[in-house]
Amino acid sequence: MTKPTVHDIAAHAGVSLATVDRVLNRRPGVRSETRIRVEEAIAALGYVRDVFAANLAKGRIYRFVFLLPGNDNSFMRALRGEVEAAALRASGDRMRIETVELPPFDAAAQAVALYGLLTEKPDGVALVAVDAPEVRTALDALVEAGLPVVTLVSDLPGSRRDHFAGIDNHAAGRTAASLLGRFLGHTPAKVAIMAGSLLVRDHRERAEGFQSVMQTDFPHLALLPVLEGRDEPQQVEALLGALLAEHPDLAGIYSLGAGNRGLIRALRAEKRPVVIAHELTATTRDALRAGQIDAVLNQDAGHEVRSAIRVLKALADGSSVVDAQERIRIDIFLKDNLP
Amino acid sequence: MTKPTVHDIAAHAGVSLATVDRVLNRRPGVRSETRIRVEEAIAALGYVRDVFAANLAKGRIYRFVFLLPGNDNSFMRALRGEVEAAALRASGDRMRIETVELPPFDAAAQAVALYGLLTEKPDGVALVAVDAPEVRTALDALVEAGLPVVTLVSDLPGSRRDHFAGIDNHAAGRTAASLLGRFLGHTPAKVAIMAGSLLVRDHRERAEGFQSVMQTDFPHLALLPVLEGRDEPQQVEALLGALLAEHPDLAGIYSLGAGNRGLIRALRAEKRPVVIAHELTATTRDALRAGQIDAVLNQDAGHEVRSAIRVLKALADGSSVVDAQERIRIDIFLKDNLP
DNA sequence: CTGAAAGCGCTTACAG
DNA sequence: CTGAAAGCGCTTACAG
Repeated sequence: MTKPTVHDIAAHAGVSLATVDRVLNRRPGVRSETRIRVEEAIAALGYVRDVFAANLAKGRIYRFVFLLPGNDNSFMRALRGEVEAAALRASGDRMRIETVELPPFDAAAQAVALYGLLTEKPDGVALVAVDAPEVRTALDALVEAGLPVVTLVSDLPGSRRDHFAGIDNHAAGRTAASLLGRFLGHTPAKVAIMAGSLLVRDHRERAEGFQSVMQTDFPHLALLPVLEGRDEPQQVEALLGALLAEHPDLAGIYSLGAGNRGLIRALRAEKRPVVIAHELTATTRDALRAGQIDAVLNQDAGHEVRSAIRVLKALADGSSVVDAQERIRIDIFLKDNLP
Repeated sequence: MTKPTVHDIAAHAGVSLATVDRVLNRRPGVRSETRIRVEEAIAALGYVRDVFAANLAKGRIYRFVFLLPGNDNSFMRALRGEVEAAALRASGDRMRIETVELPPFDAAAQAVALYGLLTEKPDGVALVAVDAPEVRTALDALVEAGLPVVTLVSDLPGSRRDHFAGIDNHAAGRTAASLLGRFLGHTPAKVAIMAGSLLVRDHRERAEGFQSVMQTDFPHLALLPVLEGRDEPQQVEALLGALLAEHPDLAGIYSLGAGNRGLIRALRAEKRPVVIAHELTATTRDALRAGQIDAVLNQDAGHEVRSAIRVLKALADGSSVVDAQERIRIDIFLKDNLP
């Protein structure tokens, strides 16, 4: 009735604790006959090991490394803050979490950092992946070496990473299109897309998702060419200012990157277009309240970080995860459901 | 550099482990002089106790009881399923989770069950609260006796429960109004509200939130009197059928309770009103895909259950929770971001 | 009021 | 190839 322990298995199989342990941990040096006897006992008693007690005995402390870009925008700052906060809590759970800050969008730097971890051998690695072949190669080398690797926020499809902790950016773009289309109604009108850079995978995916739903569901809305504001408020403001001068009748804007401070500044009070933006920051939150932005799609940095850690831990000690718990949602915020 | 343990404290304070333990656990029988010496050592070394090692030594198994209504609708079935699933995983974390199924909407039965727990003394209780004075009194008696109590899905304001694991239903109603108002545009039109029962707190709050935003933001939309379908498909279908016969020009429906199968049946293909419903079930998901429902507001039963358990555990061993992690979001699903 | 010793479930040298 | 003993960080009788 009470949970069986290693002692029960040892007794049942007629061996010592050490032998049970060897079988449990698939270590060599056990006659196959003995091994089988122990395995039968494990099965017969329905033994399931107490991972924590094991870690306590091992004196094991999980060491996880987060490779984070040093971008100076609200979202990345928040992400780094969440990793920081998790690191503080982590010590209680026998985990040590280290952060390495890398120059943003720098594939070479990220690849070098990954290769460095190959010798450092932490218990797991999380990274905001830069979408480049050398990163893919370096990442695969880590996985090959048996290191658990999780991509965070930005995925690296085609690589062998174990898990992606982030949102489905195609779905985000489609959702933005659906909302914008519904908000705009049936009159023909013009819609603009402001991206950070289409060289970045998540931005590209959002744009694609948005365009595909616009074409199929809202053919009466005309899409202007995608603008790239580099996630910089200044550039966003300049580009949008020019666009509004050219198309004073612009009816909708999908801002799928950062730099929304510039967007707000470019909008004039009269004849405001419907705006859908990404990431709940101080700027977008205020704009939502003030009615300058109509909806914000958000990924919760805290969820993403905690999920990445849970998954790394599970990978490190071979336990399983609750899939539903690790699915990162696209939050939709209107002024009415702000947290 | 390494984390200090009880041994370090004992050495630093010049006492035995037993004494350190007594101070750590605020047990009596320590001279105040000694106690102070130990406390100083704890502070000086920055000791923080390893909760798991402590539980291992204590042989402690947390016992949590979930009081759940036996309602036969998709959401409550899913909720019970999630508790079940969590119970299976729980044994690995030294927790035992028991479920007690109660007749739905039965305040007396719930109060009796709560008083029963007063003598059973589990380590924590979670309940889908029935909004009635006798439940409040019983719940407060448990809290008074030192039992951690968490309300789940349906809160009991004015009670002394430690935590509520559920969504803000006012905000949900406001959000529904905002979406529906935006989807309907500027032409004057009629809108209906279908509730389960206004005697249930969450339904009442959703209706209130919806009405308030409708009045202030969309005065051109006329609200018809609230219908109460008792969360029964049959009743919902009948009521809605009659309503549509009377108001063939009905433009929008906010279905804030259950029984949406009936709603789908009542809708005719031609001249479909815009519909916003609650809870992502097989029915609402299909209807969303088919374009019969335009948006679904959802509370994630899995999140709610896992959150309730985390909070109960934290309350039971006096540790702290990550507030942001325990805030239950209102998910908004369009056909484009279905999980 | 205080401490020495055994034990929770597991692992790890070390001997044999 | 196998086992006895000590130990991870904490708690709990039991003695004194």
